Amino acid sequence: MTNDVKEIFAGAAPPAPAALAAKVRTLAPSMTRSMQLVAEAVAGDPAGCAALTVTGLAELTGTSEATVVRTARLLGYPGYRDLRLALAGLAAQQQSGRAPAVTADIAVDDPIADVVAKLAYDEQQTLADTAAGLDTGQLGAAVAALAAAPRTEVYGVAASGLVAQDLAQKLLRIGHIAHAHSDPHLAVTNAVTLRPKDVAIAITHSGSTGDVIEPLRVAFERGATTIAITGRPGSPVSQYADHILTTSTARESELRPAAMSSRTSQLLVVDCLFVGVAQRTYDTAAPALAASYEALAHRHSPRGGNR
Amino acid sequence: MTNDVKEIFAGAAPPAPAALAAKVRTLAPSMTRSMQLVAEAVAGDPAGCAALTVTGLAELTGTSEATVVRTARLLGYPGYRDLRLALAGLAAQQQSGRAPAVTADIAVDDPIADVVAKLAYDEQQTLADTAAGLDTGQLGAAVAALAAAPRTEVYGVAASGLVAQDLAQKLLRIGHIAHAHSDPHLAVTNAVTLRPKDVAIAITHSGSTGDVIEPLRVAFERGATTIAITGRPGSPVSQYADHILTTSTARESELRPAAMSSRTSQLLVVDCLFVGVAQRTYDTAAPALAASYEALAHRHSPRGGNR
DNA sequence: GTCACGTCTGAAAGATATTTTCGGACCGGT
DNA sequence: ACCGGTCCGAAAATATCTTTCAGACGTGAC
Repeated sequence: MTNDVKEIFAGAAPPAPAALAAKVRTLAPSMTRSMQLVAEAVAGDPAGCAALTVTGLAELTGTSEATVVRTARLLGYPGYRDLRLALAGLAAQQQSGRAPAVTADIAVDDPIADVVAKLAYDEQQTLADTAAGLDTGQLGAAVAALAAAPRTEVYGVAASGLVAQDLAQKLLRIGHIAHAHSDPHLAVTNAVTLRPKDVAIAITHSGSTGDVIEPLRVAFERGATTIAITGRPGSPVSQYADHILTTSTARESELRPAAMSSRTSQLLVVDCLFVGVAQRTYDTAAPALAASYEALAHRHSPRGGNR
Repeated sequence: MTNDVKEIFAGAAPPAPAALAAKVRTLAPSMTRSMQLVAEAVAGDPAGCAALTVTGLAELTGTSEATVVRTARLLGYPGYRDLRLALAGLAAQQQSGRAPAVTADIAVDDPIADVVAKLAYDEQQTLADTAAGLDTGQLGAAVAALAAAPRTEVYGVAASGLVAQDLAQKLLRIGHIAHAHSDPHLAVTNAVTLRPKDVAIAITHSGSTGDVIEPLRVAFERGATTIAITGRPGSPVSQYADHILTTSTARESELRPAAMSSRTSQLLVVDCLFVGVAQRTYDTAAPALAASYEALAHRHSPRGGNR
């Protein structure tokens, strides 16, 4: 009786995860000719078969629906529907398996989809590197200094200038007095007015951007607490920094300037500083955040959504 | 009309592989109450839901079959059957290897090391979601428009304003005429001067920031090509956008405002635009990049390194 | 407060897909 | 060639998915 075979395998084989190809090989001898056709098709192209209905697969293999269902049963599934589900899972796994192939550089003729994948991958890598390389001791000290500071000034030019503004914006939102400067002259004149307990932060990837080092030096000499966010811990800027936060440096290429990954890295550091300060000053930070949110509500259409 | 929304999303969303959780978050605001129930169930337990029939899922969520199908459609699938297949794939992926989520929220008393880890993880997640959810067709079209544009204007306020500046800075470095505007009045007066073939880009997470929509509308009416970078594809800003680039929306908490992950997401999109344009205009972009690098060299100390 | 309007929702009808049934085709042994 | 058995596929039966439609609900206007 056919039933014997069915029952034996149904008992021995639960829904079956990914070992489908193996099972097909194992069971092939006990299959009839048409069933082998179906099993072969399924093992050969899981993704493609997952997209087919019973009828479709039957036609593809030149058999009938009944045979397809019988094959599914033999492979240990209650019916074709479940085989199909397993197939979809298998396909997804295979797909994600060959993801790490994106480590290559971005080329001039890469299709746009590759560009997206590579950029995303690189930035993820940068984040992981930065998090791993960040000195939590230095970070903690920096946060403590910020939380206690009456006033904070952030210096950065070009891409780092945007990061500086980002930090200042965030700190302002939790009621901290903070400003960003990208004009070197104004930055220096501003630094002169700093006093002990105030905090000055310099953001520079290379660590040797004179326009940013200069105001930090002035702040340092005025007795303010100074923090450097840089990718080169031993670079000139660190001379004048009480605390040094290191950002990571990713590979760069012609189409992917250094500014890109250093920015990602810097932003993570800046976010950590922000959250740290928000934690330490939670009682004032939380209401301030809520208030700033409220205040901006009317700037958006009454119904933010699209319904 | 409900149909409009449906069609927009159906067009913008291909079968979608693993970015389901992200898509649920992105589209949740545009969903009705019962649809949200379904979406939540699906995002919460892909494996479990994959095992259910339409009727089963309808009962589980206390809704009707019709609603389940509607939700599947909104998420970009032709029907429930396909959603179920995708769910099975997702479940398989989660199962194999990749740890699902350290998704714990950041708490007030988290030690600083945890803050770093959680922020880094969240931002990585945001990047992955954004990359998965980005419509390469729209992106390609946007790149083509940019590459051919005599002039590009970027509008964004607050955190998005920094992203706008980032994009403008980058484009300028490869010899593209681009400017960022965060002053709404100046932005509008600027938009008025745009002409066909010029490109205007609006960056707004909510998609309903009036100060950014207004200049885009003006640009749109002047015949310029308009691009919206937003987390809400169906929001008001998309009315005036020729191309819509969707950023992902991450969970947010009190200590982790939405601005943080939306910024990460927006920056990835902006980087993709930049690299895309650089590819298309390689002959002029490459020398321009090299030249800008040269020009800045003297601004750094003679020996940039750290020894 | 009441009414009109548009949206959301689920029940049931309608369409597809899957499973089962059943009779014929094929194969090897006698 | 005949017989017993297995294998196979067409079509019926069932389950599942999709669409339609009318009532329920909330919202804004008067």
